Formats: sequence, structure tokens, C-alpha cells
Amino acid sequence: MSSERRATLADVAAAAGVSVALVSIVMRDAPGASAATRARVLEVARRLDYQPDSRARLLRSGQSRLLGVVFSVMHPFHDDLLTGLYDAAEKIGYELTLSAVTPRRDERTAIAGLLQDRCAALVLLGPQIPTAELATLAGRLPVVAMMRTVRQRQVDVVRTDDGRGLHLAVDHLVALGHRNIAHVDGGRWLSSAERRQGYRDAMRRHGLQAYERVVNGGYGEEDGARAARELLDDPPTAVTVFNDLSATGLLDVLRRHGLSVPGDISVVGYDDSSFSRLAHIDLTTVAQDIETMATLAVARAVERIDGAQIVHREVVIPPRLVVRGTTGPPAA
Amino acid sequence: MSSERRATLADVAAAAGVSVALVSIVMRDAPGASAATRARVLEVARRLDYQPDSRARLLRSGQSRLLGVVFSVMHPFHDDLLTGLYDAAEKIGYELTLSAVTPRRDERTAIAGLLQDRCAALVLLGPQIPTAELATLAGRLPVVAMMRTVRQRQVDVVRTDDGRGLHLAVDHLVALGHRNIAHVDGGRWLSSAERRQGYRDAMRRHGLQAYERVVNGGYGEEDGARAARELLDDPPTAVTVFNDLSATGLLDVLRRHGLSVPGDISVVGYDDSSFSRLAHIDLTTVAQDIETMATLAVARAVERIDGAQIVHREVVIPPRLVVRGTTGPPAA
DNA sequence: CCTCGACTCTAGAACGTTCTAGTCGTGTCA
DNA sequence: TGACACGACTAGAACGTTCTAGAGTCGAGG
Repeated sequence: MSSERRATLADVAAAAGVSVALVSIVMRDAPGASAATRARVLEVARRLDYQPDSRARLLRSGQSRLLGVVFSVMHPFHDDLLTGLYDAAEKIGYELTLSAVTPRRDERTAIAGLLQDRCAALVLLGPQIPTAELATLAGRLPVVAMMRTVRQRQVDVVRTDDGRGLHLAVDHLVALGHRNIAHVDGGRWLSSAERRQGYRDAMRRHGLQAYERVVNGGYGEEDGARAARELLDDPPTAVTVFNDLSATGLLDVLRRHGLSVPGDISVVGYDDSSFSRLAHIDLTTVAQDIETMATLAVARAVERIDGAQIVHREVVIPPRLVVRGTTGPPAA
Repeated sequence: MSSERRATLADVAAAAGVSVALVSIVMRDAPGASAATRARVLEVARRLDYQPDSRARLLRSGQSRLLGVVFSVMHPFHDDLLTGLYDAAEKIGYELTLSAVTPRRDERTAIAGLLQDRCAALVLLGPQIPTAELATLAGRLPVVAMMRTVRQRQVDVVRTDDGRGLHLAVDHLVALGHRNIAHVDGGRWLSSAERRQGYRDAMRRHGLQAYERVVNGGYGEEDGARAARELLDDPPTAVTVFNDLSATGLLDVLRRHGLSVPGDISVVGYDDSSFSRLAHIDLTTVAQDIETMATLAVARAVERIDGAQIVHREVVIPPRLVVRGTTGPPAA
């Protein structure tokens, strides 16, 4: 069936009556072949349906122009990030090789796979493994962590300024006239501390420390729902929530208890997850600048590969606020 | 920095005072080494932090135990499918290599990347490229298409019985007491024809041909919203919708026009997308049996690689209905 | 007429594995 | 004692590329 061996450089060379090396030159678009033979070789290659073997190619030419990316199937906007990474990588002639984290395939496994593929650098989306492991990894090849801080000299970081994200959210609510603004926390999740601190700072900046209130939350819908029930005793006029998923859980409980959003209470999420755009949910939220982050992550990885001097190890991108239907002026 | 060359078999062999071949034997767990040396070599390998080079490994040992998977970042439950595929592949000792389709990276590019990696077979999730191209591809290596039919002898197919999915939806609604049931179509999208036909057949089976009504829809929220506005003139008591995304658009318009769901009208989606589980949306929907599909797709790919005789080229999996909050008995 | 450089091309050694075909002991059996 | 099977190990050739070094050819310049 598909047992006819794939064409190799040697096959093409034989068919075109030239040496293997010359075919290699032509395929790589390298200087050293006349226009005439170049055309002839290309024609033969096309006829034999020759496909270069990237394994052999990379094996021989040491440097692999290959970036390993670890992403998680559980995380909604990793998809958007992948899109950006592909764009950025293509632009500078690098290939991407992906390895997914799934509920039953952990980060260590995903990384190990990429190491065997000998990629030149690793881009990790929201890595959860301990800093120490990241550090030893970074001793071996350039590592760029996205969407979390890493206190480790060797590991590069590209992330959003989460503190600033909450400033934006609070500023927006204050501008609408809110004063009694609570924050639903993310618990042990990555960057939950930064967001909480951002909320605190923003409240103080507005002289609203008297209203400061942080309630326990978490990553999922359930966490948001629980927080909502806690808030119902003494509802604020607005809430900022750790992330969109949690915010939808919160929204649902609020509405079921007869509160109107944004009439009685305004809600701001975080992440601009795809579902927050649904007409049904229409959540005001803080968006990360995915395209910029992707571009910078790839650029940084390549800089490291090329052994460039890195000045700012940590790149922090400002987020932006996406105003949708869950925020409005407080009830008079 | 990270310039110290990675350890190779030769390094390990030298350090352990044995031949390269023997180290290879130990690393592959192949017979031909004593327990004592085996232990010693492994110890040395660990000390040198040896990582096998999959490129070289695959290059030499012709058969690559590598499955190429093309998925799309736009499609919500491709993530779930990936999870299943990883599980299935791991179970039988295959590796997965992923290539994503993004808004700016088409299927052809994604596939080309995998071909260069010399994977042994391709698994395509909901491929959109023309059948003819799939066929030529399948002439070169085993190709398994998931979630669509392909009228082509060489291409294997693993998909859900979409017709049956709509039977389930209609049966459920009829059991609740509905008779006036409309269907919102998917337009030109994959498997939209099967779903429409399933709806038609089911209605007739219940003797409800008089109520048969198919309105134009599509893939996105907008399409569902448009269909909803069309239905508002003469609302049925229940609707089956091409997919979940479209269903949420429809739900939103219905509710904004004061109709209660499921009080005034019941809605059934299709796909069990992650967002349909959100408390807010809580959509009754048809779920594909992702785990089974993934397992079968991998199994089929491997069968082809091993040159097995394939009896049923197309594997069709029954879906199941997930009853949530958007369906109930019709208003009396 | 000879030399030189530019250009086109080629032979053959890498890259890090796996695989084939051995070699060397050592113990068993006739 | 010799033949022989067996286990543990090794040398060296693959795999399909890229790369280095050099071999021809040809026209120009002295």
C-alpha cells in the first residue's frame, strides 16, 4: 500500500544525474548551483514528490531552529497564545513543536518529550512545576515562562502586568461611581497574589481602603459561586473576580438570587476567555495582549539561542480592559 | 551558557567503559546485557543526564512509532480529543506530534510540517481540505479522519453517528411531550447534512412530519441569534440546534424577548462544548464519546501502519444525550 | 601561453542512533 | 578432549541529511 519508500536526496540525485550534495544545495536554496540545474533538480524533486526529512536534517546541522512549546488543553486561552506563537515563529523562520499537558499527562512528561526532540529552546505557557526544576531545565537550554513570575536568574519571563490589570478594573468601576468594591481571590493559583495586591493598591489609591474586602475564591465556577453566596449577606455594588470562569459562577448565583447585573451589582472578570464574549455572558473583563506576548516570547527565546546579552530578564506587558455588559453605574 | 554539548551514547559508553552498542541495548531495554552492566550503564547515564536523541533514533530505525495529529485551535473540543489521543497513544507505546491549524495557519501547512517529521500516520481532526487532497495524502501514509465522512477508499474515518445524535435529541423532546420541534441548521459545515437528516428522520418516525421545520443557521453565535429572530414569529415549543455555540446565541435572543427556557421553549445543542456546562448556560446537548473515538482512531492508525487488513473503513460511534437545564415539558 | 579566480559541481566525512554480524569466554555434553 | 550452544559484548555499516575540502571548467588578464 504505502510501502513504496519515500524519496530521498539520493533518489532525486540519481534521477537528475547529479550528486547528492548538489541536490541538498538546491533544496536549501544555498548558493552554488546554476540556474539551469537548479530548475532541473527542482522539477525532478517535484516529480518524485520529494519531502525533506527534518530528522536527518536537524541531526546533521546541529542547530535546530525548533522551539518547543508546552501548553495545556485545560486552559482556554492557550489556544490563542498558540496562534500568536505560530505567527511569531514563522516570521523569523523557526518551527514550533507542541507538547500538551492534559489531565492525565503532566508537565514533566510534556517537557521530556520536547527534550528528546532536541528543540533549541522551550516556551512554557503558565508552567506549574517548581521553580527549582525550571532552573535546572534552564541550565540545559533557554527557557521562557509565560504568564507567571519565576524568581530565577536563568529563566526568562513574559507575562502580563496583573497588578495593573486590577488597577484598570477598579479605575473603571470607580469612574462609574462605585465605592464599595470587593475582590474575589484566586487562592493558590498562579498570579492570584499579584491580582489581589493590584486590587488593594488601587483601592487605596482611590482612598477606598475602608471598603477593601477580599473573599476566598479559586479557579473554577464553583469557587465563584461559593464567593457569591458569601457576598450575598452584605453585597457590595461591584466585584472584581480572579478570572472569567469564576466570574460566571458568581454571576449565575447572583442572578438566581434576584440581583440584576449590572443594575444591582457590577462584575469584572479576568482573561477575556472565549466564553466571556458569548452574548449570554457578555462579561466585562481584563484582556491580556496575546499577540505581543507571543511575539516577545519567541523573540526572547531566539535571543537566548543566539547567545545575546539579555538586559531585562522579565518582560511585563500591560493588559487592557474590555468593557462589556456586566458593568454599569451603581444603583442610585 | 548552555553550550556544554548534550551527552550522547558515546559519552555514556566512554564513561562506563563499554561499547556504544551496549549502551544502546541498555537504553532500549533490549535483551543482550547482564544485569550488572545494565545497572552500571543506567547509573552513568543518569549521572551524565543523558537524553536519547529521538531524531537520530527515528532516523536509524525506520519505523517511527510517531503519530501526527492535526487539530484546530478554533475548535473547542479538539482539546478534549487531544487528551484522549495522548492516552490512547501512550497505552500502545506511540508518540504524538501535534500541528495546529490557526486562523493564519492552514491545514495544508499543518500537514506539511508533520510530513517532514516523518510520522508513520496522520490523524486529522475534522479536516476541511478537499477529498481529493486527502486521497493523495492517504496514498503516501495512513490517514485517519475524525468527525467527518470521507468518500474515499484509502482514508479511514472515525466519527460520531450524527444522525443518531439528532434522534436522541428529538426522542428526548417527544418524551417530554413536545410535538412542534424545529431544527436550526448548520449550513455548509461538516456533518450539518447528517444532523439535518437525522432530525427529519426522527420527526417522521414519530409521525410529526407536519411539524418539520428547518431554519437556516450556521456555526457561530450570530447564526443562532439570526435563527432565533426568525423563529420568534411563530415559535415552536422546542428546537434542536446544529451546535452549542449557535444554541447559546439562540438562547440569548429568546430570553431577551421574554421567552423563558425551558418554560416556553426547550433547546438542545450539539457537541457538549465546555462552555455548555457553565451554570449560566446549562445546555442540554448531544455529547460525542470522545474517549472511544480517540482510542479507535489511534488503534486504526496503528493497524494501517502494521499493514493489517481493514474490514470496516468507517467507524461510527453512537453519541449520548446530556440532559441539563434547557429542556423540559412544554407549557400546558 | 600560463595563471588565477570565479563558478559549478562532487566525494566523503560527519551527526547520534540502531542493527547485523560477528568475537570471545564459559559451561555442557558426547 | 573436542564440538557446540549460549550469553555478554563489540566493530562497523547503515539511516538521510549537511558540510568541508577539493576537483574540474572556463574566461580574463598578464
